[in-house]
Amino acid sequence: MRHRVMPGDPNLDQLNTRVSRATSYDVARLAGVSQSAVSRCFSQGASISDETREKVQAAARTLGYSPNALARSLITRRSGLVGLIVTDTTLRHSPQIVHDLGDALKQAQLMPLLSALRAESDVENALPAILDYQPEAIISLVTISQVLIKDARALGVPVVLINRKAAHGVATSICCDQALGVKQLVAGLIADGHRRLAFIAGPKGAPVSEERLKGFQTAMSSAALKPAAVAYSDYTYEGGHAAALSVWKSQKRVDALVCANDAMALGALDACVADLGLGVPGDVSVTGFDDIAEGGRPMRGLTTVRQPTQQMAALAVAETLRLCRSAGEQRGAQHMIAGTLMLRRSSTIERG
Amino acid sequence: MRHRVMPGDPNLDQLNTRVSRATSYDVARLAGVSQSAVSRCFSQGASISDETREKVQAAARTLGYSPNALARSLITRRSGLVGLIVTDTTLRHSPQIVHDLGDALKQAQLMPLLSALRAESDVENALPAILDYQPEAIISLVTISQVLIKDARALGVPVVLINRKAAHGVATSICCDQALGVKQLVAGLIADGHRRLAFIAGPKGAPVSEERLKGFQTAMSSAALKPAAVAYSDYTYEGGHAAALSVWKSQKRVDALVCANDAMALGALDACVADLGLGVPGDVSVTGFDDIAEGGRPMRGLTTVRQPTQQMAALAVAETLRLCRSAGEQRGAQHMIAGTLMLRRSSTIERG
DNA sequence: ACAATGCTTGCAGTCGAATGCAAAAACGTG
DNA sequence: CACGTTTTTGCATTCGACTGCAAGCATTGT
Repeated sequence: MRHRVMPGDPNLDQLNTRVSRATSYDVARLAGVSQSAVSRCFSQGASISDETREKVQAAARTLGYSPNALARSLITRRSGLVGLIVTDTTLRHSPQIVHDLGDALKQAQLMPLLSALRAESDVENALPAILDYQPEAIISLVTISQVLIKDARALGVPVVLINRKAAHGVATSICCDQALGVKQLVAGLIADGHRRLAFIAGPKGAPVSEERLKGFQTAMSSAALKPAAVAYSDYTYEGGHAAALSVWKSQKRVDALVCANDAMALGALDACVADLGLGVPGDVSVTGFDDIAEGGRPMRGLTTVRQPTQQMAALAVAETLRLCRSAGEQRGAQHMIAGTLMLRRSSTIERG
Repeated sequence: MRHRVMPGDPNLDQLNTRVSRATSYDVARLAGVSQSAVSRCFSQGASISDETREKVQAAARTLGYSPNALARSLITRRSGLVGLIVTDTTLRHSPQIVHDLGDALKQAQLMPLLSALRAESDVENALPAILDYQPEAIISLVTISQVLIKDARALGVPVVLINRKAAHGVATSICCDQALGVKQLVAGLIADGHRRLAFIAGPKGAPVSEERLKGFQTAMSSAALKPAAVAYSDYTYEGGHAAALSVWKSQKRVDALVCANDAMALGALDACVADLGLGVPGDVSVTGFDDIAEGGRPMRGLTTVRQPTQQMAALAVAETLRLCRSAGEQRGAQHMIAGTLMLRRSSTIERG
């Protein structure tokens, strides 16, 4: 017996035509076939004659029918959903990758279930809520603790991290080679005659900033130089501005400011030019990371590193699909993709 | 009979502990109660004794059980999902509102199902895919044709538009008052002695740009002035730059450039200062709209209008909830929220 | 002690679509 | 035309959780 509000139901005025959606049974009845036939008509490569297919399609069209993805997911055990976890930092500083991921997922016929966190630690609350929806995978631009990753994997949900590393191949990870990018910048600066380089980092413990700092340090030590200073800041323009001033106050001479991201680099650049009266790149070179639009303005000309977001997104989704197909037996690969140096006026680095 | 791969299954090596997730039946068996009891334990305000609740919770914890949201949605007819439709323009120029919406939805216990479009017209393909997942509502920052909105409503899915208007109360709509913001800017400029104002618009037909242009036009005509020029561009920095140059070339004198967004305003500003050697605001005032971070830099000081994104997001979600509760009988309200003038150095407008 | 009342509990049916199986239809061949 | 093959079709069951109903149990009042 089917319980549905039919047209003409007294307790419902005629404002909206239908209250509950048409089901495969409704379509079947109208087309004069069985429910199975309707189901087969909508599932790729099922055995169905052209004649019935057309009858079903016609009926479906008149009823405005489309299969209920929830019911389908329940029986097929494939939801077509992918949890996408980001922070407002991601959204603010690299919206591009979110969009590229959306694109790549769409091509793979997957729907992103978005979780936009205020702080990275919120993932602990957000992840279970996502997992309840039986996603086929999680793509995260946020650090996820090993325990949580294992929880997800125990439920058969693989995790793909972007710009975050996972210990011991627990999860697949796709990173822009942060350290390499900074190393290349530093090498360029040194080749260019700079010797007193300072680094302006993001918040202490921010994974990406730490990677970039590490790149700075190894590049310096492999050139037998000591960092002129390392200042921690907060990824913002204002923070970069303040950090540059404080570096200048404490140290006598600095001939290059290597910054962990573009926003801070721009703040530092303005501090040098406007507050300290220095010439850039004459007195000091400034470099950033990310290649945000603002740094690329002709007025700005910030030397930086661009992350290959589209490539990263495509790879992330490809890996996601691979993991879904192979039912969670994978060990979790680590991918590193080099960024592209964007050499501009804020430094005197020249293409080698 | 339950068909599950049990531990010890020969065709599966012992890499991962469990393949299929624990169900309420599994928990019931372990706790020695019925499946209904497990269900009741997880549904708010159901009749269950403390004793059974604890037994169930213990069993659930050891099995890592959490109710399957898909199965729950199927029977309760409430998916807890909300379709969120944006474009890359949104993501690039106002990521803030996406984040604010995510926040507001989380508070309302709703999950955003994200659709990030390349072009506004892609919504035609994207919407049906979203509707298959039985969302409780659609929140769109993209224009949706009346036909599509009616399709959604016929399926019982209300639509809430943000910064887009819907004809005849077909959908609820929440807009920052674009026209008002520009009118205030123009009024300020005129009060300040400007008489030859030009407008740099976004792409022809872009809804938000058209609203802002309309505000410009009415403000001008109510001051008995004629626009010195109206140039269409593409919302980008480069476009604004080019448009400013072309306005300058064609017209003799312009004393204010009112731009449809901040990116173009910054391009125009740089064109004036760097290419045309004009003083801003001495020779010409420049204004934008949106209040992006770049315009707020002390170096920049762009006069603009800030959209109250958090308030808009909160209202959008509140309206969404109202529509969900009332089972689609609403007519669709129109909300207008005024933005905040950010008066900075690029104009000589002073707080009235 | 018995009936009336209120909680808890389990049973069984339900949401909507997919699918193994066997029956039925269509097809091909001799 | 009969028979074996292949394709189509429908039946019935399944996915996992929710819920109306009635039975079970405990509590209370008289």
